[in-house]
Amino acid sequence: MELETRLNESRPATPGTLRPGGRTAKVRRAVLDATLDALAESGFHALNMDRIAASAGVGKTTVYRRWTSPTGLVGDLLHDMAEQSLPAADTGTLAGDLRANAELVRATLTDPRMGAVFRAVIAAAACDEECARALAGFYRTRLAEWTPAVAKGAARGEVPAGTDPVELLRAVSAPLYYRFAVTHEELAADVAERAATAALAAARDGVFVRE
Amino acid sequence: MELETRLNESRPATPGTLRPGGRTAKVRRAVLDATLDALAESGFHALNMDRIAASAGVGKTTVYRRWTSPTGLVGDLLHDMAEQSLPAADTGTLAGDLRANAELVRATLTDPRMGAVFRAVIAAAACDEECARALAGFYRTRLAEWTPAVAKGAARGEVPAGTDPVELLRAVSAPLYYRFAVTHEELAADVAERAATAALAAARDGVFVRE
DNA sequence: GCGTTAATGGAACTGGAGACCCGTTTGAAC
DNA sequence: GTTCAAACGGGTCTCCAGTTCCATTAACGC
Repeated sequence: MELETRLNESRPATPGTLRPGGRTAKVRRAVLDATLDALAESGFHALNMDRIAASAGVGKTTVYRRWTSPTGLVGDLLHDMAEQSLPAADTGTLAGDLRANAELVRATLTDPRMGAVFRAVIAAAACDEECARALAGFYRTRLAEWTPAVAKGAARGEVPAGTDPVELLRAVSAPLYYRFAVTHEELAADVAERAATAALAAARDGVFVRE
Repeated sequence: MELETRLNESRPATPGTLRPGGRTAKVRRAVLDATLDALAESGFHALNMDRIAASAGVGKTTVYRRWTSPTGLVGDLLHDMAEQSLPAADTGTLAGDLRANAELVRATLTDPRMGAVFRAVIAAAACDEECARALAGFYRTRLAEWTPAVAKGAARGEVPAGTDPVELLRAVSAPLYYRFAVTHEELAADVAERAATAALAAARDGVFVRE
């Protein structure tokens, strides 16, 4: 849905945009599912258009026509993933919410299947500009779901008024993603714990207050 | 040097290990330089063994034989980069040193050439295990150069005794790399500033004290 | 210097990724 | 339910990444 409008804007006649009914939608679903499976199993470098077409039960011509490249597939997958939002926690305290957020991120990246997908997606984003934009969009929507928690915490006086919610949430995620994508370290539970605590400590000091 | 020993351990007769004199070394230098150029110009996904061989003025058979794959090239490049260490700053205060460190990271990632290389390297590490290990090793040596700054700061009482230096340094780098690799945001100077300040605030609170 | 052989490099071969053509299916409008 | 074009899909072709083979070059030990 989101994708169709977006593509309509850029190119007048991209396949899959004018007749999104029945078959076309089913094809997209099958292809994106197959892409997710392939990424989870063997990573981005092994992503192969022919194999995707085969395992999705779709003609390979169709895959090439609608997605052109592996990064195109990943980009569309990200648009799809951004639509399926999961709600933020509400533990009553900002400290608790941030800990829940950090633990959610950790659980996602630690999960064998999801971890592989995110690794692949990060690789794809590093290779392709369009893909990078899609990934950025994905995180924008994800973080947006958690901003109310910070706002409530600020209202309760747990962090200074004027604290930038997104900045604080980024500070929570950053250490986890840094280890995951850059240094490839183990993500133990205490890492998430510390990420949340450190971010909150900095926030209390007013580091994330918008000037 | 480091590489030769490493390879000698695993395989008894890997090309380039038994006669590392003159030509072999020159070939490696030329190939790694060409790889760096290629990554800076067009990124990891466009890394092409044939083109590397051509622009290095080396037979493509040699490149395939000694490095096998694009990730092999990047892996060796990382070993090479880890050897060229640059010394840490010493501003007199931990706050100053951390700010210098954050700014150094920011400058590196922002530089058009180096930024592209790091992006490529992160992508390669996400695709290949051996490459990931090489990247982890690179950062281990880099962070090790800055640990004395933290130790000195702790001795001066700027952070609690027992503060884990590496943990603190990771906290400084994390927000920068997170934006760089995951959300692909602009890295303005104030981001580095805030990364250093936030990490120090958390450290002062004792978040990074080893239990 | 001289011989040995590790390492390089040119050339020819192969397989599979990706492009193209064109007939078939099917969603949308009436 | 009929029509029309959008989207799909099978088959084929092309090109290039990656391999193999063998001749040539030049390190290393004497």
